[in-house]
Amino acid sequence: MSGDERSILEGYLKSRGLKMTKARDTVLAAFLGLESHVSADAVYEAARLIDPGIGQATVFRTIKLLADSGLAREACRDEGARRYEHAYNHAHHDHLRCVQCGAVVEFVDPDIERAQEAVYQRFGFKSSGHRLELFGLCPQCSSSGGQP
Amino acid sequence: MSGDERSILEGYLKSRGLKMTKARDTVLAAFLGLESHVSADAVYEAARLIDPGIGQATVFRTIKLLADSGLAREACRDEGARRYEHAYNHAHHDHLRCVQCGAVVEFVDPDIERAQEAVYQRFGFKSSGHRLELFGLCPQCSSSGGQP
DNA sequence: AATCTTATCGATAATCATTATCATTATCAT
DNA sequence: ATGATAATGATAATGATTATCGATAAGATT
Repeated sequence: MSGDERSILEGYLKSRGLKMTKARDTVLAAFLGLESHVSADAVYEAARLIDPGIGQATVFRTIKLLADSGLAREACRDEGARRYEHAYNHAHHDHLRCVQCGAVVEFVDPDIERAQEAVYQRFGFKSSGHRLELFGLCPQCSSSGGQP
Repeated sequence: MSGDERSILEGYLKSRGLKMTKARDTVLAAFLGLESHVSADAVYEAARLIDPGIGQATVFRTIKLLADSGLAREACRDEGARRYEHAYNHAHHDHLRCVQCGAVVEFVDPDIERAQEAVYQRFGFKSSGHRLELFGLCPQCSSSGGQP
């Protein structure tokens, strides 16, 4: 897991005539050090711990590069800020979110995936990805009456 | 279909001690006169045709009321502005969007719905809704090579 | 119908996440 | 090392939405 991500980013940059820089290395490290579903702002905070002088715009720009290179993916865009999650060595999955406490469960359901493929075929579309979010009450919140 | 929506809105407002106003009537009429997946700005434009003096803030506020009263629902929140669709007499459905031309197909798939219920059970969640968007290339765009 | 309370109005400023601008600096192929 | 060019960080700008506020209108009460 060591420098794989770095190599991927370097390869992506090189293939487009872009440059690997200290700032991009910082943002990558910050992002890799965080867990799933981080906002650009959270990455910015983490990056400033590594390099206090880094600019916010650079973080936004670099996150976009991470997404383009396949290292990050947009997880959701619900409340205000976008959130990103690791995409390398982190297989596709969908999200189940508790509307009360915000807990997020990641899951993959073969039946859903299969049924989605059938929908693509039904309408003659070529699949290029999907976003599924299930909302509900988690066991804890529903046992505590829903209104804590 | 006549004044049902108006009655619903009135009932909702009354139940909360809120008032039915000319402006809210205007926004409701504007929204009902538009087809699916409208932005707040589109509703604002339509409302100004009915009452040129209406304020943008009022449109935003009223759309929120429409959503709370069950007349509108947030369809997606992808590119910048939120989009709303009719929720009254307009059953639940999911969206299949062409990433090339933006065409949107609304569909309902019983298999997907059923499989989602199974996921809720698997994790002990109580269902309260979901959002599913499938992305892909529509038949026209994929036959024209994908890059028009 | 007159009145009184209170929600709502429209205009405008404020907010928040994200992008664009731009002069300076760093990267990297040569 | 050096030169072409991409990247940086600070800051302004954008776009959607929300908050503020004095003036107004809704609707219950008299």
